[in-house]
Amino acid sequence: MSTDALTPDRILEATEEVLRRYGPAKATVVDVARALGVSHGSVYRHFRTKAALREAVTERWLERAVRELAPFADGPGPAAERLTAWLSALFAAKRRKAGADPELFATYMVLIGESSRVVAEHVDHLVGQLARIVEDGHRQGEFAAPVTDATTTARAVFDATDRFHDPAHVADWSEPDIDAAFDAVVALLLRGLRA
Amino acid sequence: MSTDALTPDRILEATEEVLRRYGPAKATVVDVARALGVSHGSVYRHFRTKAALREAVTERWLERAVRELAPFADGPGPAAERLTAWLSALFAAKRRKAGADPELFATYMVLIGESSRVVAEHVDHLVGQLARIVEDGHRQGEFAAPVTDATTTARAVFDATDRFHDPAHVADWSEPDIDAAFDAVVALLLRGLRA
DNA sequence: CTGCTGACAGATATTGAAATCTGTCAGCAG
DNA sequence: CTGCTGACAGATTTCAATATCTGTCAGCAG
Repeated sequence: MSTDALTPDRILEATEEVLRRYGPAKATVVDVARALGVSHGSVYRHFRTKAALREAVTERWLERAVRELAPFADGPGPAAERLTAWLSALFAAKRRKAGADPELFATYMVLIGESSRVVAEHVDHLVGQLARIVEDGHRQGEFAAPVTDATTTARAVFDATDRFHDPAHVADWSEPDIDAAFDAVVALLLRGLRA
Repeated sequence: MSTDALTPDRILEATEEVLRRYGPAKATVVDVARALGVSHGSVYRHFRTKAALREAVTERWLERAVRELAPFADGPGPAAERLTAWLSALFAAKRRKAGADPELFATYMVLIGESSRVVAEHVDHLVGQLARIVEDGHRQGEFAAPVTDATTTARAVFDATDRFHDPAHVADWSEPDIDAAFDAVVALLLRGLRA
């Protein structure tokens, strides 16, 4: 295994594994190097700081999440249905990840708190996907004439559903009424878009 | 000062002062007793545990916040304007408190995290105020015929504006675009209500 | 009798010395 | 020449001894 060249990708893989095993507080660069069978100096050859390494891991993770959602944004069908499906998929994915492995989810919550730049870009990507749906809705006459540009509207939809995708609200996602609350918010937003 | 009878109110006052001075991590029951010039055993005569004492402080603080908003819920005028005014007042009050004394705000964020029951009741009160506005809107024909009961709709409005009143998002409130984001969400919600 | 005190046991927090980690770099191996 | 190593300085974390706090209660003062 350690006969292969030491690439950024191999380091990121090892870093994810170390984070999964030890958590964000205990995971060290030395651990990552040990997992790869190299000295920690070699890791610093590919990532200037520990923060940069963790940021890269976060970026990869968020990119995967964005890719999972793309089909819902670009698929066929009426914009309202795609919007509902996209928001539901986002909510479901977050809940699934939080529920399946709470410790790993908590780990990524810590990483997310560390790299605001990467998170802001991630949010921009998601809002971009939403904006494509909103634009289609306008074009097909399904949504009322735009009162602002699609990105602003998309951002409003994203903000309004914050409670259902922001990891800060993870504790709320296991409450019994949460699905009803989600449906009520989405219904209200759709009425606003169609108005 | 210490010749007066030791009442729950005096203890709460002293506890707020101690919390303000030392913060939530360092404030002890012994500190509160010292501020009152009594032994800490006397404090336990009025509050069974330290948690109960802190919860009572939180409750008082949240009650004050609810009272500040009541005029906007019960005032005259069109429901849409009252709704906007109420939401703006809530957002403005939160931002003002967070900005004026970040440490005290952080203190109350910690307390809020400790007493979920009290917070749930607080949210119910706020949603109740919103529901009164929504009901008026329906009655006056300003809002479309109700699709669910007013409380559900009010809760959806509250949830959708979460980013602008939940202390978890305090860091966002100083971003330059936050007012535009708030206006966009409120506008979208109002269109949904009128639809 | 009523309300407060202060000592106490167990739980929690603080502290500072020792261990570990981060980030650098001179030098070695292939 | 290229990529890796391992020793190093300063920063951060750990750990266990020490101190403080929480919650109780027998007893005292008015």
